[in-house]
Amino acid sequence: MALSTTYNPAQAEEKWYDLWMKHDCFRSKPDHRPAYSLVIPPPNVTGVLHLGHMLNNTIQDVLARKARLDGKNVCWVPGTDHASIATETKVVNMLLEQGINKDDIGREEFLRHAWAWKEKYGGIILHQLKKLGASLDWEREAFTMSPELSSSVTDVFIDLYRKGYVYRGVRMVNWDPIGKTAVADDEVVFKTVASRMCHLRYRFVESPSEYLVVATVRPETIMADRAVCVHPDDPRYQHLHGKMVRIPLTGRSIPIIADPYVSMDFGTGCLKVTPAHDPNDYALGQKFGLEIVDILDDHGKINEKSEILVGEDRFVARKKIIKLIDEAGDLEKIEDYQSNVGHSERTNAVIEPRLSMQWFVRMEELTRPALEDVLSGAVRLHPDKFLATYRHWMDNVRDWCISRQLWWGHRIPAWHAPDGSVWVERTADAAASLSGGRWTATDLKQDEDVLDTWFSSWLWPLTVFDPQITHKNPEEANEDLRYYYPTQVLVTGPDILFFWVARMMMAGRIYMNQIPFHDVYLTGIVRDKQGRKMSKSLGNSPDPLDLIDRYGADSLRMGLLLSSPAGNDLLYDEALVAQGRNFANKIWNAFRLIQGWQEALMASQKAPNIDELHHIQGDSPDLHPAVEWFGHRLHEFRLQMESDYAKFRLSDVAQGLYKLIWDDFCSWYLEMIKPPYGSTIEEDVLNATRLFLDTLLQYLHPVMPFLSEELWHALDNDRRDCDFIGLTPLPGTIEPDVNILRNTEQVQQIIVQLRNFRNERQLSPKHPITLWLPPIPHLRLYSATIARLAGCGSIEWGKPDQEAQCIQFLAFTDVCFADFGLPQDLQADRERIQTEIQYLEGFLASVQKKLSNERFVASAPESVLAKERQKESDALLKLANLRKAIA
RNA sequence: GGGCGCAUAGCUCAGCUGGUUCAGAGCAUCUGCCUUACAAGCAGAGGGUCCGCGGUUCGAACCCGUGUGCGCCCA
Repeated sequence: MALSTTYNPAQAEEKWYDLWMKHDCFRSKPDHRPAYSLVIPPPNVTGVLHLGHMLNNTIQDVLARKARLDGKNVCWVPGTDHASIATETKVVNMLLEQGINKDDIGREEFLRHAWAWKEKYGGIILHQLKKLGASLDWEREAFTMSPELSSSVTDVFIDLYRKGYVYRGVRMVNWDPIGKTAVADDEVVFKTVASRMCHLRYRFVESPSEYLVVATVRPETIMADRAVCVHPDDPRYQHLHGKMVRIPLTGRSIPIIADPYVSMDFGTGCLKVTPAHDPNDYALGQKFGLEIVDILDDHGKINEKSEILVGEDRFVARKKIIKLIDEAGDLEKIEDYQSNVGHSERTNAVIEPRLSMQWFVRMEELTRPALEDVLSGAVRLHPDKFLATYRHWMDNVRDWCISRQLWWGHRIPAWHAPDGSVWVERTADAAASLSGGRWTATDLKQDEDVLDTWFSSWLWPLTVFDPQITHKNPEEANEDLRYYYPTQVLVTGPDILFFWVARMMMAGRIYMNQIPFHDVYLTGIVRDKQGRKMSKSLGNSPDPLDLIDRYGADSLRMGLLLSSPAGNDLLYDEALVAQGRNFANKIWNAFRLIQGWQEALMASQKAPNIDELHHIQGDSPDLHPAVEWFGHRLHEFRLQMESDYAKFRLSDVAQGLYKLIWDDFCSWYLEMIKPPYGSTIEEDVLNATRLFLDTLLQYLHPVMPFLSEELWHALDNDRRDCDFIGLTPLPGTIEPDVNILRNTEQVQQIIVQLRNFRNERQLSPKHPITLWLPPIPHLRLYSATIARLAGCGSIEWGKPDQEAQCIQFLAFTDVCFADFGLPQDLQADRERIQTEIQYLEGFLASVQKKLSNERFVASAPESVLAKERQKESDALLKLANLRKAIA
């Protein structure tokens, strides 16, 4: 068969994903095997697939596929969340383009449009993950606003209300005047904005010719001022405490109060206190019993409570009022100032701190178990450097504002009666009967607000398995939930550690009395080469699907994984993907080589299938010594790989595979067993090699699922389209024999050094060398291999008659001689050895210094001492040999 | 302003329990090769004040203190 010299991923990827789906490879149902479950962090239905998703889902897929190879019953649940504000913004804008205004069509009509939009676009992003090879159980696809999950959200609201965790209260919230909703703290993005610091004169009621100067960037809010605050220790103002001043323009008189909150060196040291429009001012207002006057409406326009500029937008009002104050003679000066202003992540509107009636969840009690579960190690964070941040946040948590003034989302199941009383129930009828007959269903009006999206996604690991769990006891959970919960691992970004991860822990404790996952793997953020976050507006985010088209999904997976240790940001560079592609190609060519041997050997005859070969792996002494070596190398690697997986060091797994396959298998093993020019390979060696490749492909499979599946089948024609590498358990393994590993390492040292000498002398690879080696058994076994790989015409044993003509070098502690048949540059060679001696002498000195130090010998552990003694004797032996060489 | 983290080769990062003269990998660079699997390749090489300073220790890239620079979160 004529195989292309490069691997072509496109065909294989499509073929295998279809077959995997057709044979339900990713489908999971509870059975006798141990469960390994994970839930996808639901991508936002409005989202665009970006490299961050690719990294996050590659990691999950690697973990899922590895668990399948380990014989676990793996269930990876897909789904999306409804993304209240993001989706609503999208739909509003879409309607606006059609000339339709949200408020004109009303709630129900709007929701019809929103659902239509969701049906059309939602979930596209999820299914694009198939191109990546994601082994999700598609039959379980969930959506936070599906009827089942919605119902559980309603349950939880009612339940927590009854238990006293949910309450209604007036709070300062982040108001988005464009989205006309409160947004969560994490949805506010702070940006530095050039603004102007206005110094305003507040004149004393008693003596209007005198005044205080107050510095502010928000002069349009002076109408809502209810005090001026100074620091009690500020000597400039101490005599003024309790005096009254007048607000410019309106002339309203307000008191001067003193509180240490004010910083003396900021501005003029006088702070205007506007309780309705700033969180800190609000706190001061509460403390001093100040009136709260809100002069802005939902749109950010000045309302009638202000006596002036009514109906003006807040930014227009700012410009106008500066002019008015100036005309009134109360503008002291204006300075340019950089201020940090909160913007809505979704609409980019400048956030207005605003008092409003909102629903909250009391957090204090709920955070305690969520913190303890992490501190006790029941839930492990990877990397654990996030523990400190996590603890800090959990210790300083504030109540969770869960209401949003939107339509797209779970509508709050609270019913308002004409007298202002509130009844929390599923339906108007139920609420009416809850009121004990005081109200009928028609009297009651449902709360207009919807719930924060996190208020549904915090139930995700529970309700994707059993949507009913929120109104049952844990022991009544359905079979799925009992089998799959707690899930094994959650893979997500550190930016939502608190907003999502911590809250899932709370919900898990409340409704299953159990943690929701054992491990949390926090990925880094994918950035561009300059370290900037990938963003649509910068246009620096490559299209992942385009990358897959050009390089293959396996290459993208390998590339991303190679350079992304847990929790570290990944500086994306297309060269990474190219590296993955080159690696895929390398494996492909290794396969071609083996395949070629196969064909040369058994042109007429069929190769034995892999299962029949398992007896070979082992210690058949007649085989090439490299066969024994590579078998142990695989055992050695396996130990390391398992340990890396256990510690979630996936980047190390990927790098380890890269080196094992490229360096050890291709560069060393295959070259060692390569039959001499013109001859065919020994059958048993070939079969052992096929078996090795078979195992390598399995090790590789979690990272490069398509290529490994393709070659696993190509390697053995008896495999059918319904046999799958990913569902075949990994072979057993044993402790590697370190002597065998060391012996081959010595052989490699000899070969490398000879190549080196050759390179330094610019000799062609064909230039013959005569080599004298110490007559050690394993070197004898390897002699033909050494001769071929180092390009030696002949190998002799022991010492040459004419040492002076030879280069001498050490392999471990043994002396070897090489005759290049050239006039020796004796001086250079002596210098080389001299340098080596100097190094060894220094090395020996440091070792001996330690060993002669009584305190070291007394306090170092025995294993360290033994190592040091070994180092000493090795160094002594090497030195003796080298000194002889130049004697 | 408060909290957390980071600083190792030109770049991106490993370095796990302090223990080899420990300083490592990949990429990039340079040298030589179209060697009959692979030029998306092969064989080699160079490259470092482990951010500065002080301390603990028999021993420090690693622990402690401190300074500097950078990042993230919160206010």
